[in-house]
Amino acid sequence: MSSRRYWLFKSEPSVYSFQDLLQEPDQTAWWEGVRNYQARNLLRDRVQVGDGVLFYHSRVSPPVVAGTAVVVRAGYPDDTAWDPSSRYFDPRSTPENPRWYRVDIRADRAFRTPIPLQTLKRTPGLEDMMVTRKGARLSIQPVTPGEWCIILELGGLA
DNA sequence: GCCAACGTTGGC
DNA sequence: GCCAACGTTGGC
Repeated sequence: MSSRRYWLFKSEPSVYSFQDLLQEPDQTAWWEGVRNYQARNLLRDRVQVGDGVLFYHSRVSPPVVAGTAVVVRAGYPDDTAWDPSSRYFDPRSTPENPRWYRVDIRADRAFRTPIPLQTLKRTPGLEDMMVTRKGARLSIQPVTPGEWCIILELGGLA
């Protein structure tokens, strides 16, 4: 039995928010459109069913962790890449040789109060989180079990 | 909206 | 394979 891993997924709420996820059938959605190789490798190789996800809202003021989700399907090819009408279309990816991957997630719990980035930055134990560092653009980030616990506690979900 | 930081592209 | 130019991200 492999141990559960934890992740932080970034999304711009104007594109897709935690509220949007809550309103999906089964509160489940494809995490599509990742077009960065480092993030792709994590989705394809590391993210597993049952893993915990922190749903992070970027490019808003303030940026926040809005809630948690759980991975319900591990990495599989992101077919929006070969759909010319998709905003995520990439002709270099084909069904025979897929370049991009996605996973499926289901909403778990919303934080009573979303946790602002500033709070993460000043909370002991979260100093090493990628998201608290300037210029960290990776949209799928690993989170340690310790960080996960601290953040759930901050969100009143511990 | 600004702009620094970053990832990707492509000429050489 | 280097690296300048370019496009994008994302906090502020």
